[in-house]
Amino acid sequence: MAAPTEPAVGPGGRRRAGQGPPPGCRSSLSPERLALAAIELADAEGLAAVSMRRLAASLGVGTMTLYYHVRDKDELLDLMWNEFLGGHLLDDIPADWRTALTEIARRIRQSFQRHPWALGVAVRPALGPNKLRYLEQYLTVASRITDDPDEQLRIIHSVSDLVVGCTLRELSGQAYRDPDEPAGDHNDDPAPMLEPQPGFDAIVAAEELPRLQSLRTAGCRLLTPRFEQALGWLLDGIEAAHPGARPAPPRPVEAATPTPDLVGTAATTRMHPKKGA
Amino acid sequence: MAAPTEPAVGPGGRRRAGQGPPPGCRSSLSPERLALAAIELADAEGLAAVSMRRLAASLGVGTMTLYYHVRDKDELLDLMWNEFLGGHLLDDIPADWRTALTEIARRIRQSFQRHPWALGVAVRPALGPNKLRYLEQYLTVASRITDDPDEQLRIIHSVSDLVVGCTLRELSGQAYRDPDEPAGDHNDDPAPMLEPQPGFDAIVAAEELPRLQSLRTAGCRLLTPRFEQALGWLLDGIEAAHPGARPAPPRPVEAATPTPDLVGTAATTRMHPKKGA
DNA sequence: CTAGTCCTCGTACGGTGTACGACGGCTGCT
DNA sequence: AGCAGCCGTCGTACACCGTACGAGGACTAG
Repeated sequence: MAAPTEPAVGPGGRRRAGQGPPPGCRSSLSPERLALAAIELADAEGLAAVSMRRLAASLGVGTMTLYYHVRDKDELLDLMWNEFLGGHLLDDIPADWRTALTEIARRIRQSFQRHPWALGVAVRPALGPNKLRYLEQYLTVASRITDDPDEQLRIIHSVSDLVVGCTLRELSGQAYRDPDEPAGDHNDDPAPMLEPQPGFDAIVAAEELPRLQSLRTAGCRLLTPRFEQALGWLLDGIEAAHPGARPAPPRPVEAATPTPDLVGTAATTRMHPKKGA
Repeated sequence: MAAPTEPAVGPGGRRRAGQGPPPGCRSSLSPERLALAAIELADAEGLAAVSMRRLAASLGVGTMTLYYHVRDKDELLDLMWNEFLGGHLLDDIPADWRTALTEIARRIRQSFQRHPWALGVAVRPALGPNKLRYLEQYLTVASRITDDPDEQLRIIHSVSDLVVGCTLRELSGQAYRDPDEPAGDHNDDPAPMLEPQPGFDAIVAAEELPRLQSLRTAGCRLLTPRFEQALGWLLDGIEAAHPGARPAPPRPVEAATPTPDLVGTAATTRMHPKKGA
């Protein structure tokens, strides 16, 4: 509980392992350590539990000590987001672009399901190192579909958007889950019931919403996810728009090698300027 | 500023206009009025500004008065979300399902852009009256594609998910906007630059991320939205999966009529029980 | 006139993010 | 050796948050 154990989200954002604080650094609080401790907290008790006081306590330091290593709580969230993204980079990218995109999408979705707090941080626009590595990976796949870089970005974003939107809905719906359902571990289909709200029938009846009514009598469940199917449709559309992109990659560019480290370079060993500076 | 003016999001959630407090009700604080005032606050100063104290002050009542009409702050957010959803219901649904779905999607997206706070509330799973009306509208369109209700839901959700994900990314990226850009009012394409973060080049260079590098030298902008294109791909995929669903609706069912009101029925004229009850 | 219900709201408690400044220990210069 | 100055830590204080509790006014029904 007190001592933050190792990975929690992945192998520490793709850095070379076993790497204490930088040689010249006198502090033991690396940005990474902060992020991992915060993630541990969020995993255990939700994003709301990640307060500066709680985090400091879990690290065994004074609250204000954190502010030496981090400008804001926002910056802390950025660190968490970066660490989260590092958790689902692919080790090697499948040759076929369709399976590659599917694989990437599945990984994000799984990560979100394992760390639901991440959706509350996903709004964060920060382009951290892992976000860049992540984009690079996406781009590697997209370049097998088209040579137009703008089109590559459109493809990437459309897939990523669908995943985020879908996962967001799934997780938000998870609140009212049918307790009878087996709810299989982490695969597809966390299917909540149709009537979570009291007064549902009254409203549906009085408003004459025939479609909903028949859905209800048919015993249908709202919020069936079927993530895979939606992704399939989208990929179908993309494929149709880019005929002749099916087989092997036209020009092989090796994936980004996880070369040593530059992860925290911009953020280490310097006093944190106030926001205006 | 103090007195919350009229619509702010739409014609008050589809209710008959000019309708003071219910006859037997002694209070002037309807759920609707609360929601509208909160929305006004959020529009003006962001979701963070919507605190119980601020809201109460803007309504000219004591803070704790709100808790008679609302159990939680969460319930207040539910009311805001419901009101928000009421703002983009279609008045009449185009006959062609593709243009209908496109129209619905565009409306949500516009609403989100006009009320960015709504994305912070979109996680809310509550099935309020307007959410139901909204689903009904969606279902009306989807029933022209397939008769399988489960498939209808899958279609609806995939479209909705894409819109939410896309808008979420767009708005979060809006933070670092290129100030040179004309930024045309509210149409497509709020295109932020590629380098919002300092240290970008250093990371890209040191990590050998060739795709990103070339994207950068090509002057490409990350985060180009192209919402329409992504939606088009998805609809293409859906269309391909359901051949022969193109022309007119097979069996005409009139859209849900905005019959009188039942909006706040379940929530009016009763003390608010504590959460457990 | 009285009992009861509806509605309002002042006070207080425990939480939050963080500005400010004090303080000890280490480094490097003279 | 002495001393200046930075690095890293952190106690205190402030404004703000959501909301539990209960007092009390206004109105209605009997």
